[in-house]
Amino acid sequence: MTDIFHALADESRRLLLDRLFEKGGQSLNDLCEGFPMSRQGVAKHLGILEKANLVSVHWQGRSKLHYLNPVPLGDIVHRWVGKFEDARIAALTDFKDQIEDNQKPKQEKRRA
Amino acid sequence: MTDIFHALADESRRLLLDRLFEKGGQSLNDLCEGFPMSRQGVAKHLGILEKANLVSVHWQGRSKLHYLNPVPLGDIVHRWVGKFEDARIAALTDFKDQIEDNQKPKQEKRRA
DNA sequence: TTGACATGCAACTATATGGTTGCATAATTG
DNA sequence: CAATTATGCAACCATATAGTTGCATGTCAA
Repeated sequence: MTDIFHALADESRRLLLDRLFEKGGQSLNDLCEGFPMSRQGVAKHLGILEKANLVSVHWQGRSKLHYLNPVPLGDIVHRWVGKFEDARIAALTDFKDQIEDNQKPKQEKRRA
Repeated sequence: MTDIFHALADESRRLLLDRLFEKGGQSLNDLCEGFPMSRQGVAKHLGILEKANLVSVHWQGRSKLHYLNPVPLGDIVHRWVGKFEDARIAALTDFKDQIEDNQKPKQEKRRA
């Protein structure tokens, strides 16, 4: 459940997800095509995506076909985005409070 | 833009976001309260969250108040979730194709 | 001004991670 | 069966990262 964020943290893995989004059912070799990395590197990333349940596989003879599984993304939406949609409103309230408290940014020179 | 994923990849940072979600305008020391980490550790994480634009700050005297900024989360939603909402449908189509192609999982013994 | 408080900067360490290479194993083809 | 193809496993390396400690700097209160 928590590996989803970890799995999405790597650009190569996001690219792999892009590829599987474009076309499902690709084998490891398919996904290696034009990918600037060794086959083993791609395999590792796919393994991480599998563990995160973002990719499901389907064996066909000696070929392992990969499919995008969008369900965990939905979990992120519901756990985080919904929360942060609420937070957006809360943040507006915060800023409103600040303004009402006369919290003009007058002492920010420290950052300069 | 790409640091958002990286920022969200760490559990400590997600907890900090949770805290700021619960209550905005907390200082570094506030956030250190009961956090199993040194003050510098928390400060580092907050810096990463700031760079990812997930946390905005507001100086008040010698205190740096932290606020959750939910906007970048919206970017994720629109870039990824929308895409994967579509993919959910595409995946269903894929599986449907498999079934229609008689792709019953008959050669999966390899994993055993 | 002096001291206490809140944060920032920098160096350092241990471990995690992305990537590699080499070899092993299983399935298709001839 | 032999050769080829597709993937898996394991060791290895370089770097990134999370965390630490120590000290410096800026701000408030007396």
